Amino acid sequence: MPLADIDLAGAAGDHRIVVAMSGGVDSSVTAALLARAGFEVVGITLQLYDHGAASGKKGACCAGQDVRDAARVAERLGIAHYVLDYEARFREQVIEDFADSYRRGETPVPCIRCNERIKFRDLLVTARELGASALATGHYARRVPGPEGAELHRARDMARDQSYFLSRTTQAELDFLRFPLGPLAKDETRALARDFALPVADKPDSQDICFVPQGSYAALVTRLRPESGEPGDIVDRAGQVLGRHKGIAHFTVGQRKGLGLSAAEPLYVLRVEPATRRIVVGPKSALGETRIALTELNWLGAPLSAGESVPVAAKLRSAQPPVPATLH
RNA sequence: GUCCCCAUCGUCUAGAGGCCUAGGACACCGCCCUUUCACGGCGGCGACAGGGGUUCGAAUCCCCUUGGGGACG
Repeated sequence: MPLADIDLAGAAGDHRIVVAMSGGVDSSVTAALLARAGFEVVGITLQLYDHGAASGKKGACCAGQDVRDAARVAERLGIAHYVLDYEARFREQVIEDFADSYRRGETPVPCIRCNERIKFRDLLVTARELGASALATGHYARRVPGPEGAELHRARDMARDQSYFLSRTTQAELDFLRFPLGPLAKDETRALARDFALPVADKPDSQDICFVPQGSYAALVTRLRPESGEPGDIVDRAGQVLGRHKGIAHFTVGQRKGLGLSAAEPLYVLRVEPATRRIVVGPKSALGETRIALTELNWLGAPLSAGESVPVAAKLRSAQPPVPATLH
């Protein structure tokens, strides 16, 4: 790995870099690459939820076995490793927000919140306090030095791009962050993990919501916000009742499965109405949207002038390909 | 309470004697995909109301018993 990609002046040995180690393959390889490049690497693993219930979950991150895996990798690499208990703030900043969002009839993205409010806030501060020059993570995204400061780019491997989950990252945070995996494809990361003889080389990728043990996120939401688990009507666009549902927490716009409704063609969720607890459904043709109002805009590009319209690529879902759009 | 009509997978249905070991759609289940939730792809489960006949042969014809619609009562 060329030193230039890390964008730090001077010799590698002059810099301490904190790596957020989840115990998975990606962050482990991240630490290994930086260590091999000569940086003083300090691995930090965040204990985010554990409780034992989730500790046995396959492919989860940030609890139980994963913490131990991170420690083993650090040992293998001969780097310092610390485990920080972030359970309380993770619960307050991510899990509670997650539940509130569903209560409002929205669909939260906890991974974005976790990056925004935990990794790139608290952990980043900790990294600075440790005298680090940068905080590195195993995200598949690229940080490219630019005239206005660091720029956030999609990963080289478009199918693997995770920039979506970094959409709340601020300029100041980005300046301090590094994503060594940005130029790599997943299989290349796997190969590197084997080359480094990392004990997690063949560990399954993490997926699903990390803090939900059995994949039944709705059960968690319902426990935290009982009103989101109240039954309600499933109606068509004309308001005709087609069926019943067991809580708005189970639905998101565009969802097809789980309605239990039999019709001439598949029905999709068009809207979730928390006030009336109604789920409005319709055919796929009724799902198209051409205008979407944005909130919490985090603009990292060149400064916008008032009234300016700019062409952008938009993604509403992390795994869906970007589509051309215009930002007004 | 005379007479007529109807009765297939969870749902809506295809089927008018052998092409039906009963087809499709939607639902449901599983797998794959995926650091959100979803979408999507692939696959699977699943029915001739019951009982008698007639035919070489019946989901398809006949009879009866059950369960749903019709201005002589």
